[in-house]
Amino acid sequence: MNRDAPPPTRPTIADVARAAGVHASTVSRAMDPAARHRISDAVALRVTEAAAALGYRPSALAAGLRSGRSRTVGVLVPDLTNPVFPPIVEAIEQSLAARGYVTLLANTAGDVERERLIVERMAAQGADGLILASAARGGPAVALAARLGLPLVLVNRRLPPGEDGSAISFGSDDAAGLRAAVAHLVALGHRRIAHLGGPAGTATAADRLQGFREGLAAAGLVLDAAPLAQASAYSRAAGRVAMQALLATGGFTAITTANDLLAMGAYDALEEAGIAVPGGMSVTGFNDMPLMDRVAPPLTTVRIQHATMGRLAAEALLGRLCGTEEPAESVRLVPQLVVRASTAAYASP
Amino acid sequence: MNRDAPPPTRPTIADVARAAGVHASTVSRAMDPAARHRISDAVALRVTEAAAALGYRPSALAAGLRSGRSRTVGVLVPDLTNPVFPPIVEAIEQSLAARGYVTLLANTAGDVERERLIVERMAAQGADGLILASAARGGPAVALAARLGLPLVLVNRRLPPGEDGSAISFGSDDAAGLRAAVAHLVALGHRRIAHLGGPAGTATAADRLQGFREGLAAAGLVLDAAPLAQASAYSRAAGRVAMQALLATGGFTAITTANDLLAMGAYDALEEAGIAVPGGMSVTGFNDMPLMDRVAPPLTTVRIQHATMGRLAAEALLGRLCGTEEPAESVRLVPQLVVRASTAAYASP
DNA sequence: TTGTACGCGTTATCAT
DNA sequence: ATGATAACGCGTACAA
Repeated sequence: MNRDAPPPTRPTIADVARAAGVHASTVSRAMDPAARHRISDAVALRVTEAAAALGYRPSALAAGLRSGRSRTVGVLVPDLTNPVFPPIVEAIEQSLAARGYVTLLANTAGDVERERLIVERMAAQGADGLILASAARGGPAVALAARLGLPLVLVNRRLPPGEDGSAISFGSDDAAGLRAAVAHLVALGHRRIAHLGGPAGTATAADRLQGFREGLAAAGLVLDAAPLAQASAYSRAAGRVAMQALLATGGFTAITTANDLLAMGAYDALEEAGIAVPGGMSVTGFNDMPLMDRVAPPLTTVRIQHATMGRLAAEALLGRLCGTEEPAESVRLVPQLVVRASTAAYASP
Repeated sequence: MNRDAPPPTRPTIADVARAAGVHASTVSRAMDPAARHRISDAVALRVTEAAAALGYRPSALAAGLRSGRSRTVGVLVPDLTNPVFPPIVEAIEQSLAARGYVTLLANTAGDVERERLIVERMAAQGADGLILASAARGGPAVALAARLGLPLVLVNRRLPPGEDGSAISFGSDDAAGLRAAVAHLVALGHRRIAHLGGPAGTATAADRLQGFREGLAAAGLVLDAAPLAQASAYSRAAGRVAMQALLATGGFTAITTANDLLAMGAYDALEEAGIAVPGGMSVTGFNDMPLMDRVAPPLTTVRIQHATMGRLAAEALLGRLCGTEEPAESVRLVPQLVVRASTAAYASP
């Protein structure tokens, strides 16, 4: 009741056309940077001013319906509260927004059914493409997107060898990261090294375990002797449980984990067991999440380039959508070992 | 080249109508749960089967264009890498998805111009409503959304007294949280307490400072003597800088901070200054982010209900969009002090 | 209970 | 360089 009733209806292209004394098509051309060359500067100016005066904003819905491109990209994440993903999503959103695209976000919660539903909903929304940060291998998203004709890009997740080869991926060389972690522990004198792996069905877990094995082999250590555990999820709670199981058998002086959250869970279990880090056990993580330098003890971990991954994925997808650029290739960024205080030289008992 | 060319064009409502031998409007009715009562069960079944056989998914674009509701909600966040926001956003997305809504995510990066652009873009996208987690007060979003007729809900941010009173907000009782922190420090024997505040122009910073003052007053302490600093952002780096400034003058044995990230920055500065926590300085945070129990020393902080806030905000907005439910009221959840090891009894020098 | 007709706001195409 | 026209896919009065 401030003034009279404000018009709740947004001005349309027809209103602008009327105000500028031109046809709607001309307005459309004047608003499209790619087509503004096709009309006279005088008319373009008149239209632009009329549009500004009316506060005209083209309806993306209508434009999308007509053009078939909604300038919208869906981003699928398994769990936004896992600190790995926010920097990735933020970089994606930024890159997308810079080119006028809107980001559709959805949590799959690692649920296959939800994943299917989300992909379908995004397709129904007219999303032009998908970025999949969902780690779950074997999820229906890749195949479904292909079937729906939705361009798809993977981030923080390797291209599954068996599945559709047209999916580009942007991730880290996970195996290299774990080889570096193992080499570091070996250099410190550790010989009996365990691995706390990620959940089954994730490419990252497989690759990191593979890197662990390669690292042991490179050091001439016995693979069969290495204690292994597999966490049920990339979470602190799951890491604690897996570490407890590992400790029950024992026989190792250092452990590599597939993920910083798992490492935090390992800290929990070690604390409960009265084992000091790194005095009684050296621990390494993966990802270098924020605050890993402030936990007790500061975690030796493998730093990956979250933001770069996100940016590259977004740009690759945009390139594919515009079709102007040559198709991008998958990239595996090189991670970097960050040595802190959770690892120490092996002290013989 | 697996088989022959798969039809890249999705089936439309007309295809389903043809396949089921009915008119398109009948299909529309059959797909709409609210209108299915108006057609015979036999026809509804035939239509449903035809739709399933063709893999028909209604175009949300076309439906939105026609109906004016896109089943889309925009979520604005200042900085997704601030650990406060992921749980909020996740809860929002979940609540929205449960009711068939899609989440549009955007980072404002605390930039007023970006904020304006994003709101306009979401309006252009046909978003049915907005959820603003952006902390910046005085940003154009609230007014702009009102002008565009976009329902808006605030989360983790109090209703600004001066601005449009129609905006509902879901946050914490920030002042109460800080009062509790101060009371805790006073009970430990501290008398000279400082406050490391949040950035200017955020409601949370103002409310928490206010709570700090109320806490001092309640304890009968002198307000004027309390050292105050204002961080330039809710970030660890900004917290470190502000703490350095505070330490330069000194004269306090405990400090409350407006945010856990700021507390982490304070840790950094204290470490550099060679001051032990809590031996030489007691520190409290705000938010109880993940891992605050694992940093060194574990942080005494104020826990807020991120997920509940997000869920309530989403449900309030949905209620307003559907119009069926009575308009929700703003809620201020009660935070809870979590005492850990960053605070200790005052030890006279 | 079902069909008809129309319009949502835009852009592509053709014509001028 | 600009105007006219049709169509994108759907929902909804209204008629039957």
